[in-house]
Amino acid sequence: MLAMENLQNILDELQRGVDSIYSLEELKRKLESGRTLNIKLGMDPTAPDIHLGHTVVLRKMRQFQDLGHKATLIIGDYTARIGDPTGRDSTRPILDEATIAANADTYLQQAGKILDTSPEKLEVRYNSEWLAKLGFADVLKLTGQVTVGQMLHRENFKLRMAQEKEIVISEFMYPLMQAYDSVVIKADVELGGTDQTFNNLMGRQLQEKDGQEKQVVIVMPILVGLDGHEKMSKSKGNYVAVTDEPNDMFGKIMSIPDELMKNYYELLTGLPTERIGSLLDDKMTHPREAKDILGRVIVEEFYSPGDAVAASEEFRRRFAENKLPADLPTVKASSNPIGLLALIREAGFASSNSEARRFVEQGAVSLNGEKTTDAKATIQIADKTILKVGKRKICEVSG
RNA sequence: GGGAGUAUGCCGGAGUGGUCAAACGGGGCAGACUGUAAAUCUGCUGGCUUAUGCCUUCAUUGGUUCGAAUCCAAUUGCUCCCA
Repeated sequence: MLAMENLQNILDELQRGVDSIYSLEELKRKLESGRTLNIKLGMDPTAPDIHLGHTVVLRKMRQFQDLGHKATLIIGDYTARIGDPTGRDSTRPILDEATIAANADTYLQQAGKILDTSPEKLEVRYNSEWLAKLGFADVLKLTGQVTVGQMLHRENFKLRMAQEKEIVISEFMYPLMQAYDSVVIKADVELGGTDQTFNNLMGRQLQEKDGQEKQVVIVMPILVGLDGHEKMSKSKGNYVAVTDEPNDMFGKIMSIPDELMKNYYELLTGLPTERIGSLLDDKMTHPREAKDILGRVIVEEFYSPGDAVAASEEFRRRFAENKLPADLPTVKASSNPIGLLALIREAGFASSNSEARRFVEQGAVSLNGEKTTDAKATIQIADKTILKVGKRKICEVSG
């Protein structure tokens, strides 16, 4: 039995950054029991590349692991056959086994940067294992446990009903399947983003009907992307991948709007709340400094303290002191002399002559630090010629 | 099963025979200002050896016309109405 005080601390930590918990009381009881809890997290096998947005939930999972609980990662290979009604209305292709396995592999590898992957702390299961076995009668039984009214209560369905948009009946199965996963693995806690709230709560219901103790649902907020408006996602390009190189990772963090820092500090770092408070108070910390620290903390988590410091210094060198990057890529021109536009294209900085011309005409191009606005220029390449297009595209060209 | 409507560039959305590479907005990119922040201002945002030139593009295919994103037909997708 945990000491009361200790339990309170644990609960406080577990609630950090959380959007909502169903319910705190139940979580408390489960923790008090002293059992090793089974913490469930579903993974969509179509999206193997993970970014900081995914790590919000993963970090919460890690907290549970560190408290001695077991993570169960469900690979939704069977669920993937139905489009998640949460997402866009595009139908997804049914993936073959090999692809799913490969995606799951990639996912695990990347999630492993956050999660404790030791076998006693992490179990991975594919939900086809039990879903594929269900007969029609089983499915009927399942559907008999939920009313249409309940289903339509789901925000996404409600909205589409109101807009008279199409809802395919199989979409109703998605929450049920996911909920059934919880029944099978007897989840104690299920983690997910706000967009999964309905599905996860459905798990509670089915477990209850099954005579099990209901899982606690912990909902994490959706991380806002680098642009400061939309949720972080690969398709919107406003993301930081966990596989990004330290310099990129750091640079991307430096480009976020200031208002986003609070959010990122709370959801992506383990810094104590008081420390975050002082970092975000611009009388105590200059916003640029606060962002620099944020960038370092994040890079450090995926790489090392040394990498974090190096990335920060490199950033300062490049953009504050306006010096050349440490590792300057070299491009060999196909001829010498060469037309400026062709050179820009060969360096990979523009995909067409027109685009290259635009850059030149807009004053984005410089050679050895000298701005060039003549699109017709022909360049005689000398040793160590530095071509720069815009703020970030830079390389050394050789003849 | 029957009927109606709709399909435009990254997205939204004008355009209903030539003046359309296609208004406008969003997004994106570039420049100025900065802290690679925000806000603001400016420019760009199909391609081509930049050309009052040519090519490709307004779901697909075919047709009418000197000429089509615009008209017609078929096909496909989407939406709605009736059954």
